[in-house]
Amino acid sequence: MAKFLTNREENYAQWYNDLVIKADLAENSAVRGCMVIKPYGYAIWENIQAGLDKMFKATGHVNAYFPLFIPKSFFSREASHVQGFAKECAVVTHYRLKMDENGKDIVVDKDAKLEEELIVRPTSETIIWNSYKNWIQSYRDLPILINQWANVVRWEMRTRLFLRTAEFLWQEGHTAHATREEAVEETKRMLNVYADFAENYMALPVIKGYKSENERFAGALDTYTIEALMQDGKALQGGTSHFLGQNFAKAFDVQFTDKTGKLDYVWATSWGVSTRMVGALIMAHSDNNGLILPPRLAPLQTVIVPIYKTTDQLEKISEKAGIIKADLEKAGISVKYDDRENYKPGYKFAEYELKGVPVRIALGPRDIENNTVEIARRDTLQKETIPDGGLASHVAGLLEDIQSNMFRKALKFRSDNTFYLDKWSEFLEIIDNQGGFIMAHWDGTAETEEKIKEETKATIRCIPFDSPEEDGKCIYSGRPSKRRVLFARSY
RNA sequence: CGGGGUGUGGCGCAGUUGGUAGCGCGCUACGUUCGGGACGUAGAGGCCGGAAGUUCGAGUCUUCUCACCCCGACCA
Repeated sequence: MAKFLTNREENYAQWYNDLVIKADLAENSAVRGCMVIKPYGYAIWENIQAGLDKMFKATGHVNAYFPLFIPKSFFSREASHVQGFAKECAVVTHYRLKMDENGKDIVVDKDAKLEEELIVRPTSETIIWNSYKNWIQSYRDLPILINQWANVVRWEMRTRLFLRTAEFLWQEGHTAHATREEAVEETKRMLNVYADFAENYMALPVIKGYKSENERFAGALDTYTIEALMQDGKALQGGTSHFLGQNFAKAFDVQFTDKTGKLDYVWATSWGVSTRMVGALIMAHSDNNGLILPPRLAPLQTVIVPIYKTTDQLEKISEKAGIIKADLEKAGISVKYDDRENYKPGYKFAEYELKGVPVRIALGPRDIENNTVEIARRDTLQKETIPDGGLASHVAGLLEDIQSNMFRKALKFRSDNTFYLDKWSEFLEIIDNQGGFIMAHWDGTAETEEKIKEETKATIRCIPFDSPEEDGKCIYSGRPSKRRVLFARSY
């Protein structure tokens, strides 16, 4: 089985790379650090988009689109923001090409230098707040609740398909509010949306919390995050929501008149998730046979594979498969009948396992005779032969069961790999030998955080919202601490 | 940007002391197969990453160059 995949236990990173390529999700492109998202991978992203978009709309947001290019001067308005992104910005300096003197090569036309360089957006706060300035005069113009689906560019040194690429797709919400409280509430609301989405669609349990100052978004007063645990014991940040205070309003001079006639700066939030979610989905659930996709995000939920010797048999099977397909589709389940003649059933079984299709139905002469089907679930690889009556509701139930089973399994993995530690020696031992989440006391200082990072490569993933107050001593410095924070090595 | 590695049919690789390229998979056609990655037969497909050099002769040796991958520093 799975002779085409690197074994997950032997080389997790290679297993991941193999899986992305072999399952036909994406590939590296001719442009360094940029990936081609192939149709099957893109279909997963489209499902992520559809699910999130619905949730954004349900919480009062609307979509809009802002430019890819940002004038350099905009970018530099907010000091900490520039600092955070300066090292990874692509810059457009010219707007024309020409033939060189030999007439052989295309070269940049030096005469076509831009007056002001344009930054390819690594995120859009600045260009958006420059627009908001013109949209907001009164408290009656607030709140503004806008989301945009876009690509952004961050010039990364080292890239990995979906997890870190120079260009990636994401959504970024940018909201403007009259009060601090309202903006904070929005920041939390959207983090909760992300957490709901991760748990209910991706079957991925997440820890919600605050980022430490070191890990905070450049320009934010507070960053909230959802953190998930991957099967190799490393953490992955699934989505972030930022309370931006009045930083961008001040940088772009966005003031409004409140109910009492007083001028004040607008309060802001921003929040985003990216195609990195696809990477999380893969790493959280899949196995040595290939992808395991949660039914709610799987591009294809069910596949029917015919098994036959004669064309006579095939005819009967196809007829029945057609009926089953129609039934399932009526129940809102996506189905493909794979009647390709050039592949044997065994090949198809392996292929759909590699691609993570949640449910497989096999239909052979025996089934026709007995009015049964063989039904197999991807998450547990269990097979059973059942009567073909009421198949649609059976499959619907099975898909739901797979969805919740995947979540339960991921949750169990996380609790099995979450450690409440109080001794530094144990911290070192766990982080080096098995990874996972470590809940430990921290003295709250950036110095200690930095030291721990240097010595272990583990960082504070977040200060969980729900971690209870308890008196303790910092696991590194021994100084007093009021609550545990979440440490892990991360992607 | 440091350290390591790899560039040879679509993919994965082999290629000896230099003698003019081969294997597996895939692909095409036909036939037999079909309840866990089938088999046979016959085909198609490569100026060996690029440039310069050494040589009668370079996939192989020398120099330069480009690209990609892996490991580090930076990041979602």
